[in-house]
Amino acid sequence: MTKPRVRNMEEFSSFSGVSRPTVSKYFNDADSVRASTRQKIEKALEQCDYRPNIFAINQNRKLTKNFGIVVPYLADPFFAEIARRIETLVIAAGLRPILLSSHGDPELELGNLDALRLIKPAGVLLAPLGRASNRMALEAFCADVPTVNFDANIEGVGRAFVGHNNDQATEIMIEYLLRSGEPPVFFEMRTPPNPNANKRRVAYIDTMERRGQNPQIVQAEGEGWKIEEIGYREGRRAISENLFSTNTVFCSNDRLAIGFLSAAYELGLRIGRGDDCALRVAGHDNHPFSRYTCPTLTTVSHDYSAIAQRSVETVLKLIESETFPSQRETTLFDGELIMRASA
Amino acid sequence: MTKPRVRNMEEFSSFSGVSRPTVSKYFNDADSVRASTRQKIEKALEQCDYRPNIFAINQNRKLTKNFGIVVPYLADPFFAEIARRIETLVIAAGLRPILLSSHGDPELELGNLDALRLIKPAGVLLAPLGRASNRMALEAFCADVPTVNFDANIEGVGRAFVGHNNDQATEIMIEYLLRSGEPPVFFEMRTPPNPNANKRRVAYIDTMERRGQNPQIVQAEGEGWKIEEIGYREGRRAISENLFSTNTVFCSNDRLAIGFLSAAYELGLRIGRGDDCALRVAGHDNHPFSRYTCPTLTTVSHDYSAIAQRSVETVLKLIESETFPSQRETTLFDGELIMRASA
DNA sequence: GATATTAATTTACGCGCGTTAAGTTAAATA
DNA sequence: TATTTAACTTAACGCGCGTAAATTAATATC
Repeated sequence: MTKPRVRNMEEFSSFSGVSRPTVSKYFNDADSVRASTRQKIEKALEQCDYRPNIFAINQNRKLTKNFGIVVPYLADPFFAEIARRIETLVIAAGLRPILLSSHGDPELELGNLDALRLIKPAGVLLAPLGRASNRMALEAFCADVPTVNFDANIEGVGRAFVGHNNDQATEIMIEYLLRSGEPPVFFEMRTPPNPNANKRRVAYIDTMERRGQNPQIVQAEGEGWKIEEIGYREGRRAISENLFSTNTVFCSNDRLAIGFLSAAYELGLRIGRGDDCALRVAGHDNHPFSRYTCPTLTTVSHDYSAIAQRSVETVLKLIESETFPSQRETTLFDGELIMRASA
Repeated sequence: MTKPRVRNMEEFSSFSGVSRPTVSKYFNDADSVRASTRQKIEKALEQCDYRPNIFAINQNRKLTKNFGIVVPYLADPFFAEIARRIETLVIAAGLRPILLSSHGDPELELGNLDALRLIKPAGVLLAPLGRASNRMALEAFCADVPTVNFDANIEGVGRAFVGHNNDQATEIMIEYLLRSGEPPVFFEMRTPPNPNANKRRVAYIDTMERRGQNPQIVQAEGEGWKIEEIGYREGRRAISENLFSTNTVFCSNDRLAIGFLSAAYELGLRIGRGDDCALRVAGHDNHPFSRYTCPTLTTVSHDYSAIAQRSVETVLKLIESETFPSQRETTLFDGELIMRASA
């Protein structure tokens, strides 16, 4: 009971008793053929497990079913998590996701886009590196391929942007911190790789001033994506040098906060809301690990699923319409305060 | 100064003044043509940025330059990290890595292999889910595609296995714990998704008995890949119910330990070597986050780079030789004790 | 049951490149 | 310079499928 070898659509055609063009039609859209012939094909399919050659298909279609997902750093669980959700949605839409990480390297980012260009993707979701990105090259790519920019907004890149509302998210955290204790000092990287950080700094300053507070910023030195390490090292330094003028630290992102918590622990500082605590620490992102820090990290969550969903929807619309949108639309999703033990 | 459009190799041939077969030869191996013609081609290449159609290439070559990397769960930084290293090596070898995550789902694992089959990869590096994997299907895949199994060893899957020496690694940790304090109790999942866990349990029992110690195991309930959560919930329960007969806990892996540390912290237990500490906790894997836990986690490291390197080397050899190796070779790399603050 | 629709078939070409065979030119060797 | 050898050119076929035009067969409508 060995299944017969069917090498190509020609052979499958004669095997199934359905002409090749009809078979081809079936594989492009199973509903485009009469129910009776569809049954014939599917019965034959069970008996010989033929599958069309994907290279031949892609060569002849103007549009492939490939779908590119580019993230700046996949070893960051934040991106791994959002990529996972996007992948699932893309598969559900009948497309083939190709997940690429730039590993923090702008050259690799361009290499990834180059590789994508070769496989003529129907669409691309691009979370750029940010500051380090070659903006011109990204724009050139987006002009050729229907691309939606997500996570890190680079003006002019992609035909739409979907991301996190840093302003609102920063504000709700500051409001919470203000009404529950001393005003927060902002802890961030001096040269953050990701543009969200800049938005957050501005939002911090704005919100504090609107509340009649004096914004205070402590900046960490260090480049690149080893953010926990920077948070640890520079957090340790900042604590030792007594740079925080209040007992409340609002970290620009959770990875920085994770490093900071580690430093504080090592220095014997108790973190949390209690009277016996030396510091309150808050983060931003609701990083997958933020619920397992010690203490658990109070933070602002991204609306992961909404961002993933809307990103995918937006590209899909773009693909269907085949038109270049007259203006680049920006969609931001509000963050949600995640109350835990650290602040 | 707009570059002329060159749509295919035919056009590039006449543009460059080199015949199409020679151009084809060049793109397969730039060194296979005479230096003078190579220069002619590369000069033309600078003036028109032509690139061969990858679909047409792959359709006609028996072997593509595609290279599959399948991991069980990419949102786990451990796999993200090792995948990152493998990707880099694969690119350096002139192949195109396709990174796929099974997201903990055995059906998706099969789907990934199915997708890989379609793109006729030159080779595949497969880290299977383990217990949940459809072993028969994996074996069938490996019979068709040169595959090397890594991380989680499934007998019969792949033509070689490259992984971590769980026996040795478990032993050095136990030795350290024995000579520095009370004997370790082993904390693990009752039904771990990954076969390494079983190896570690056996190694724990063996080593303890050889040392004249009484092995003691505390098992956590719970299924799947939300390992920190299981470590937290079940760790909390185990501590509350006083299940640990000594003050030393050896967790089966770092993710479990991360959850456990979080539970211990919440219960007010001080962790570490000091006299004022209630518990010592050790992990296994040197998870990227293990150096930022509170306290930092004493663990056993995988030799990430050696495993990545040898895995890639082994597949490449397999690809070159084109022969089915007579027997499945297993290569294990020793772990290294990473002394930190938790034990 | 005759007519109008709709779907399937036959035939044929094209996609862009791998590859081979025969003939030609250039470089290397003597 | 003649000869060998290596590299190139020309010509042509094949890969597996998309797709279009013309024809034929199967359903739907009245």
